[in-house]
Amino acid sequence: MSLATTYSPTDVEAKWYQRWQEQGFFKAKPNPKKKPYTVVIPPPNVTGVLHMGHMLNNTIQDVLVRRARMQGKEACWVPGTDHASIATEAKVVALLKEQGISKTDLTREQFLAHAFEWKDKYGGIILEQLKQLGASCDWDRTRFTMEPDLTDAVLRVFVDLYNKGLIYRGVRMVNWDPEGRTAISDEEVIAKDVQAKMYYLKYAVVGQEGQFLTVATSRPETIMADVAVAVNPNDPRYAHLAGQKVRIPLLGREIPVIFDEYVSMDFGTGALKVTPAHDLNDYELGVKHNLPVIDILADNGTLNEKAVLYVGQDRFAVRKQIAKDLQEAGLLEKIEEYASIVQTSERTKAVIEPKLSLQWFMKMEQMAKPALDVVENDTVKLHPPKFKNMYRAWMENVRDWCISRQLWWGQQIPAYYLPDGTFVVALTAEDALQQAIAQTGKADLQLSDLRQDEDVLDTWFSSWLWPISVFDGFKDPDNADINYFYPTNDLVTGPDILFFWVARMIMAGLEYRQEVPFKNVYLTGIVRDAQGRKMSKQLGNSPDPLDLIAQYGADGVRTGMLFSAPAGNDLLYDVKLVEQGRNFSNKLWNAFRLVKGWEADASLPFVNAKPVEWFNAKLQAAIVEMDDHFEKFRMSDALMTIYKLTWDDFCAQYLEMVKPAYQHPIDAETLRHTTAYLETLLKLLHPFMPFITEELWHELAERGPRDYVTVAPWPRATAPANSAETLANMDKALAIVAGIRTVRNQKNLGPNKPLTLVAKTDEPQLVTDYEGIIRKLGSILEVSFADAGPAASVSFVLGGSEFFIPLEGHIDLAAERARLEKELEYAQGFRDSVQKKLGNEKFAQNAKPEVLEKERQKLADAEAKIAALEQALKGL
RNA sequence: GGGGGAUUAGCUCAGCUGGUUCAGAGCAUCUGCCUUACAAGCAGAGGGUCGUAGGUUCGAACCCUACAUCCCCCA
Repeated sequence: MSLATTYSPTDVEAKWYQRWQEQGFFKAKPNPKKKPYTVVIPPPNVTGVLHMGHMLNNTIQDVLVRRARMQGKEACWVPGTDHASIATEAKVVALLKEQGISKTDLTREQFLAHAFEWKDKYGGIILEQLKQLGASCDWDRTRFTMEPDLTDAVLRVFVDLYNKGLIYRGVRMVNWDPEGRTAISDEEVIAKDVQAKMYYLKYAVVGQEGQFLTVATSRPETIMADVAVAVNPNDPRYAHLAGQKVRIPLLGREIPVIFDEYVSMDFGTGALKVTPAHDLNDYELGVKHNLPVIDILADNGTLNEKAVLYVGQDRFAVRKQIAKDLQEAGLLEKIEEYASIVQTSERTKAVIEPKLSLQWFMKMEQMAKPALDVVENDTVKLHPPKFKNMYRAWMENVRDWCISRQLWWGQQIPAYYLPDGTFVVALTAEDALQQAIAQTGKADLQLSDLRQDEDVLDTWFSSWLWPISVFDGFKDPDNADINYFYPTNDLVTGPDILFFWVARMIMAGLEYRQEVPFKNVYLTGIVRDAQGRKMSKQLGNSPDPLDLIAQYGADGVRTGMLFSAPAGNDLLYDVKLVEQGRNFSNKLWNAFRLVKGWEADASLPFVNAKPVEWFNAKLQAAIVEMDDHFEKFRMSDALMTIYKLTWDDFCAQYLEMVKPAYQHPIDAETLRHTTAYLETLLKLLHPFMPFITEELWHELAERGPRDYVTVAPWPRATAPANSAETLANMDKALAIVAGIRTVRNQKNLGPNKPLTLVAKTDEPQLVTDYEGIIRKLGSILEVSFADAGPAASVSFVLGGSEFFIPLEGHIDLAAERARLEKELEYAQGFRDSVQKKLGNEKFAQNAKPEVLEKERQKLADAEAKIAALEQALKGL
């Protein structure tokens, strides 16, 4: 045989991916004769590179899509990338900085030119990497969230929602990212636990020399923005301060003491400094008590001139310095350690500052309601369903979405300001002008009089339209693609963007198509390392996916990831998993080598009816099981089913049963069945291991020009007659084989030392029927029947039957007796417990008849076994 | 602080409405094998009082209560 004993994936994989593309197997177009099956990719960042999370996520999508394709559906997997406004802009800014260019030196147009140049050069690498994984996307449909058509969709939606009154502009407290110098939405903020300090500051009471009011704060650098100190009206400690003023330490400005039940008496000193510009709660308190707002922070997190002190210094530097200065001034009572949380930016990791600013918002309440309903009533199913609770909690407490970002990389907000300070919202500048003229009555307004809003929209404001916009459903709401492919079927993504993205897509789908965007949402876990740590650059614990593919093959990596990836559970990645995947490829390869090497001889009789019938029963049961697992999105279990069928049932059992002696031909019918089985296995394995199955598909037989396993029909289960009996009988036969092998192991006989078997059984027909298999797999020369075992022999009991292997010189009577006695004791104990159960009147009254019947059967079986064991002991 | 989930073999997990020979899988472990498809392999074996304590029931890994530990989301 010339085929190598180990499978080498590298050449094979590149070859088949190219052929598939040449054949156009991944291209989808509306086809009324077929059912559509649609998946839209969660678009990765355009500048991203493939990491382990993508590998898992896209493997799952590919498995679903490939299976659907084989099931004869018009499978459409739409790929694409996301412009990721804040992340990409940050990268471009950093890159320009390296070249000595500052963003502030550039115009918007110049900056965008740089950004696009960079995007064209490095963008989309990730899509090429997905091809190496085997992803069967329709690449002709590749979209980008900032391309003209998708931008058009974004602008249309903005204008529409504005006209419906769902988008508004207003001053609100927003999350300000001083690093990205932009507002971000609540969902982009991540709370982190930190060990912080609590500073106790002394505010002098005006007009009462030597009297101080002590205020505890974790942010002493904001005292310059204080406008009041608040205490609880029920707090006797401070009742005397009614109508008094206190002086801000260092600064000396006088501020009132106010009373509000909001203040907690047991936190800190019970006195709270009120800083409306830099804390949401303080802001609300300020509004209630009609207090001014003093904003002392600049956009980059330094103090501005309103602070008076420390102007131009960073807030954290000021915190350290002011503590020192307060100490020296005698105005710092003490500092305490204190466990706190800080809000950080999901993208830049910078500490967020609450900041009052003028931003655009989208009202969420009205849209959230129907989007919650469809999940509650399972129109959209979440897998696993535990995420339903999380989803509900979020949707019931949803807040308005801040959609404006102070960035350049993104869709510029289509709002146009007029000289009089009012604005209009329109799809184009020309439309805006018309509106402006109509609104003001000034016919002489020019385009140059209008100034477009400088801000761009949140990236998610384009992603939330993705399932519709990739099919041009906004520009052309009745086109053939959208009508056919929408709603999509399954969405595969991480739970971290359930609200960012999934919930909002549902809202957009219901708003613009009156239909949910997908029926199932499969939420993957996070890929962690073997110790359960997140993959991170600092730890260096994240393998390079492309290295893995090169080393283990894409098939090996794909199956490796899926071996341990139940939905919603984190996957603890271990190289052993990928090795297991690679080993499985190799197992399959060798099974193929064996079958391929057989010569058929048509003159030989068909001797393998039993194995052929048995494996068919196994195969059909496995197909049913796999379909069920797929139905429930249990991908790991579906893989495990076909893994065990292939490895254990096909290779370890079936092939060993039918394998002819070395260099002997095989009968033609057995070969025909075996080849057909192998083909079916290749089909069932294909979604998981597309490359090796395609390779073997073509190696196994001459194929027509379009005959690929990629488009082969998915096997349909047909229940064979007498399937249960076939399986049960073979189980008995294999138990006899296992008994023989156990004896070989115990007695240290090699696997090939010829032995004979004597059966004392009430099922002689079964033993006769399966004698060939028992002889072959057990290396048994001869099987005979007797009422008693030969003197010098080892025996084992199965059910009510006893089997003897004559072994002169290997018998240790005492040990045999001990072993049998132990078995007998166990069987008796079991029989007693069943008897007791059956003897219980209440059990007999309450148990269902089938349960009772089963218990009686158990008792009968146990008694037969006990009898056989007692006989065996007597025979010793 | 509010809400949710989890706790089953060394590890990762199944175990559907309580009852299939006193709880299963994969991996790992141990023993023996280079047996002519495959040592990336073959054959066999061991390993769990189902987090703890109560309760309901003829019967509990599964239902109820409390406690403990861990994780996630929100504040």
